[in-house]
Amino acid sequence: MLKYALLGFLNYRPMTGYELKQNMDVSTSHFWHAKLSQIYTALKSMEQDGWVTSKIKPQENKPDKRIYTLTPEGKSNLQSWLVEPQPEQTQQKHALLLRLFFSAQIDKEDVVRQLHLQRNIHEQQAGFYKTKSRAVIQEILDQSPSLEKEGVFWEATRRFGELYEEMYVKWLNETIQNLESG
Amino acid sequence: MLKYALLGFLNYRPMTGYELKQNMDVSTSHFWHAKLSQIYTALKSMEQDGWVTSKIKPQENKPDKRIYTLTPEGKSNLQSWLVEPQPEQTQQKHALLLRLFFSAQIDKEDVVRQLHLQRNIHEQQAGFYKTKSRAVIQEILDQSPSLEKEGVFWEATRRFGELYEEMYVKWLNETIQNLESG
DNA sequence: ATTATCATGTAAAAGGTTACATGATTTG
DNA sequence: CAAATCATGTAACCTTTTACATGATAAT
Repeated sequence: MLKYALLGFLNYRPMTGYELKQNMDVSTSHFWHAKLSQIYTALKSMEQDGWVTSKIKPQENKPDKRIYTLTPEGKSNLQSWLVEPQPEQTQQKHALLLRLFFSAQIDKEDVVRQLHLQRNIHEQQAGFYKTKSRAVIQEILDQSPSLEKEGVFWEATRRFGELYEEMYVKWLNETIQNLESG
Repeated sequence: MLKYALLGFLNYRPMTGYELKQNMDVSTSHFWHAKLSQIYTALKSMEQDGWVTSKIKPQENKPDKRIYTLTPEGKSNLQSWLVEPQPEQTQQKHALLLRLFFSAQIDKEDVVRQLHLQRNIHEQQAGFYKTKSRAVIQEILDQSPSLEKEGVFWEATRRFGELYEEMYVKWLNETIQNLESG
């Protein structure tokens, strides 16, 4: 799936692996992320598959840049991936729920303390989506009105993050209360 | 992390890999799952690490069973994992959000159609948590009152699933409307 | 002075999926 | 009569993380 993410970004403009990483970090990281090492190897394999081509741009006092460009084949692969209905099962792994599931075996106080910590984290995260994340999208749209169409979808993914974190905090409050009253 | 999940189950009673898989499927699968092949290899490596021991119980007309038992070391490993505050970052990957992020490039109708399909799936899933999943936990607790303590935590993980799916449906409705009105 | 940024990559290991192999019994 | 269940495991493969390696420049 990472390969399709990279295609998606390269469809806007040619980029280096390093730039792709930066783009992911500020836009898709809360639902899709990757390390640089993985991106570099993915790009290499995509080039072998004929999805992208690369050109080297020499630089001084820095390593040369390798700039990747979508091929027509890459573009059509991206299109099919976007259009075809997918099984859409990225089966979730949730470490906190796993630990909680077995937490009857430890002190209630330890559990409650950890849930309080989690609440701080997710309250902050909810705040991030509501303010900072929102503002970043707005800024880009103000600067590039041609991306208006994109904005609707970016906003939808941001909104998912907001609702998710709000739900998470609500659940933590419920769970803390159930434990404290029980 | 899978290894800790297996320790968690084995802490209740010795089990085979096959039984561990069955237990996961009916209890943790919505937040932690694994294939049989992965479970078998994990158990093997856990035995080498001294976290479990295994004994073979011969059977007729079926392959012999290999029953795994927690060692004191395994038990103490489980305890530390449960008690120690963890970084708790199972970084999420969410295929639908990834595709949506790049969906300005395809027909709006295609996107909306896919979101409608997703709504059906997640409405059903929400229903599952509210009725079936709930009933299963209740049944177990009715049969084994000694698991009352456990029940609180099982219920908490079930409730997360319920809230998550409700939030998901809400978000899908919002998103569909935004696309249709735009 | 140290840390962050820019920029590339390789190698080893861990985590996870898919496919292969076997074979009796039970259920639909 | 076909499919599911019980029950084990191995091998190949793919995905992802961690660690290694390099080196200049800019910021704190």
